[in-house]
Amino acid sequence: MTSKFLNIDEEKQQRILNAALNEFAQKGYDHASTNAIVKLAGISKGLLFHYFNNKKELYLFLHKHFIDVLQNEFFNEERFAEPDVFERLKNIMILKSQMMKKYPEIFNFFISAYTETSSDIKNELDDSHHELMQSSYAKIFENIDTTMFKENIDMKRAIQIVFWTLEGYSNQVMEKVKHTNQSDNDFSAEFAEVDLYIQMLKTAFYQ
Amino acid sequence: MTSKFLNIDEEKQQRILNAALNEFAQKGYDHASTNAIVKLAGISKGLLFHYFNNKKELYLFLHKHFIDVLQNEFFNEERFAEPDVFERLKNIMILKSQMMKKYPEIFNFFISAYTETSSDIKNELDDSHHELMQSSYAKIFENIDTTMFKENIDMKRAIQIVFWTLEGYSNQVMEKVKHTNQSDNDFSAEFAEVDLYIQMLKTAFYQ
DNA sequence: TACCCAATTGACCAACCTGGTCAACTACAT
DNA sequence: ATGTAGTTGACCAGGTTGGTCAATTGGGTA
Repeated sequence: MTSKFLNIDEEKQQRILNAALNEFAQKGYDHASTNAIVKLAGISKGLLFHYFNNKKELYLFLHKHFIDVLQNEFFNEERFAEPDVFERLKNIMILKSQMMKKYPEIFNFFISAYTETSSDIKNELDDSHHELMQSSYAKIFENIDTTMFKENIDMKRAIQIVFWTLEGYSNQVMEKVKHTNQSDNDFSAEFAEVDLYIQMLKTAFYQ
Repeated sequence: MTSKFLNIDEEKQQRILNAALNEFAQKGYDHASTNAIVKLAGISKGLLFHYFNNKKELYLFLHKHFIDVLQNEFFNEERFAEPDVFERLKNIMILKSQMMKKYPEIFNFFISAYTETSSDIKNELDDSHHELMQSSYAKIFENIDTTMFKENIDMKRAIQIVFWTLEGYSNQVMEKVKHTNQSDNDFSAEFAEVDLYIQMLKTAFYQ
């Protein structure tokens, strides 16, 4: 029962959510400390456990909440409407990179939720995470222009490998950016290479 | 001073090293437990601290040791001799995947050493890890056949992006394999796609 | 056999941290 | 002045941590 939490004023909610997000993202579920969370949020221990019955309830609430945040911001992007599938893939990767830059803690949170093996929590995370992946994958194939492909090309397979290589590449870029320059936000330099790559693929796959 | 440790019989050394490797790989430095290590290794607490003065000394010894293991097995591969740079890149990625499959704990260990931020250990890890990366990167460009490239192509840049995309792709593959089928070892199916990719790149970049 | 010394044990330690509780206090509306 | 909802933080028992050290074992030597 989190109804008590939902009735307090927005600013305090945000403060608590962000504090918990940061702690869980950094340490994972098991090693995150509720003491650290209340300290960061600037509230007392008792109050946190007044809003949430226990640590697990807090975590699950967070998980659901930030899935929603991502869904709303990510999927309402016009970039998913681009008819050319390769261009669309490129756009999605750029979008993802921008989101990772904007909300690094959220991504860390989900990664740790996915990586963390030692806790009973994992089973309780409903399929929402998996669902998020599935629906993003489905969106890639939604209303694409298939007339351009050479007839002898296995389209799905081609798109899939391009998706994977691009995802891999963007991960490399993010990793690089994370450890070096933290100020820039557009990645235009990094993704210039991708443009070349995309053009190349088109000439290879399109008739 | 680890001289005591180096004088005991090989089998016991291995047992201790592997126990420590597993624990550190799984939990990272901070949360790894020396109790768990001695239990896993089948020795007493006192003995471990007879060989190593403290936890940190054990960890640093491990780090050095497994860097050596990787160096010896990885770099003595004839795959680095392949003259065609794209084929070489493919070979290296396959090699890396095979190594990750063969020694998952070692890779987890290094990843956790690189990721773990909260400890004073990180600073003490000499540049050996970074060095390993550098030398593997240098080996890619060693004695490659440059005559094939079109004149107007920025060769280094081209190789670099291919390297990154391939690395990204192989990471995706490993991630997939890790979470599904744990028995197979050759990845031939997964890397068939890469062959197509490599051929495509050659026609694009070579004259 | 008696002795020595190195290898090995594991009970023990103080320090610390954990999630969670609850009696008490505050602020504010009636 | 009274009631009530919001909020505090000292406190708890349980657990884990890295590290110590007196005691035991076992094999070699004389």
